[in-house]
Amino acid sequence: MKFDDKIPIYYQIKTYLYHAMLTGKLQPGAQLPAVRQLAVDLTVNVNTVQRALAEMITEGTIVSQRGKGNFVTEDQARLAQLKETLVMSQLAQVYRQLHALNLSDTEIVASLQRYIEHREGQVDDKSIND
Amino acid sequence: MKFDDKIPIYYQIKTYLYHAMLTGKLQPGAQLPAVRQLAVDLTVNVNTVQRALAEMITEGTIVSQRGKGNFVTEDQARLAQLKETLVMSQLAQVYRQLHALNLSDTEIVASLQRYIEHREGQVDDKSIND
DNA sequence: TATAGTGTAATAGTTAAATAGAACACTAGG
DNA sequence: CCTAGTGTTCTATTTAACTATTACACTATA
Repeated sequence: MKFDDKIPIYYQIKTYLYHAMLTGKLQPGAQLPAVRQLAVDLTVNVNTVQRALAEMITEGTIVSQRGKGNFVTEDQARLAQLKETLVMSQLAQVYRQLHALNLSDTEIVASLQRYIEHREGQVDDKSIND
Repeated sequence: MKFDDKIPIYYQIKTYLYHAMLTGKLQPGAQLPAVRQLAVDLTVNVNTVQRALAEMITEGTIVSQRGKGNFVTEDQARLAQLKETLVMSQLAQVYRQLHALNLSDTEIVASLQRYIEHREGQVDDKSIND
């Protein structure tokens, strides 16, 4: 997997797993791939995977069962909250950045609409089961 | 200045200066604060400032004159191109992330509009002359 | 010509992220 | 009981970013 070298890998792994959990690729209660398998799939070290998982366990978005595996929480409210948080942080960031470039509220929305209309040839993938 | 510890400081300094250049706080041709002064203002090391500036010099967005100072380029076309690049990368990122969370094009625009309508009590600052 | 203010470069030390490798702890199933 | 498959922890090493400090190069001006 390709990572943005401006952001810690463990952090990008969290984002990757969040997306899998919030798009149905990993249903509530589902078992995650084994940490060693994830390390192979993502071409990173086991400890780096573990660091990402440790934070997610602390947050309660995944549940760890020693000897059995890691599982997506069944607490759907928590998952909904997670999605809300991720969406909001993205919106806040793009708004802050574009506003800092002197774009008005109207221009920000308009530029996003234009971007969506004119973008082309994008890939959509994201697979946790290859 | 407060930095996001998930992103290299020198990179955030570039963003900071770009914003100043693209919002009129630093006009085309204007002299930047001295590197040692910037280091004090941003509470970072001179070398970190220098690293950010070095990349900007390579890009041609600022021009260095040894013994005199660093200056914003007078090439307005380049500045316009810089702004376009920054705006586009922001839009691409928010679109990619929200799309990865299964939001449709329509939902992405709607969520941004909702965010802008309901956000409250934000600060807008950004000062290169305090 | 001396001095102060600029950018530039080099060296050395610190820290956090990531890696490699090993070991330990628990679970399930033969 | 043993073994294979899990998660967990630890130590050591490497690398990149950042810092601290010093020195050097150039410009303007008194």
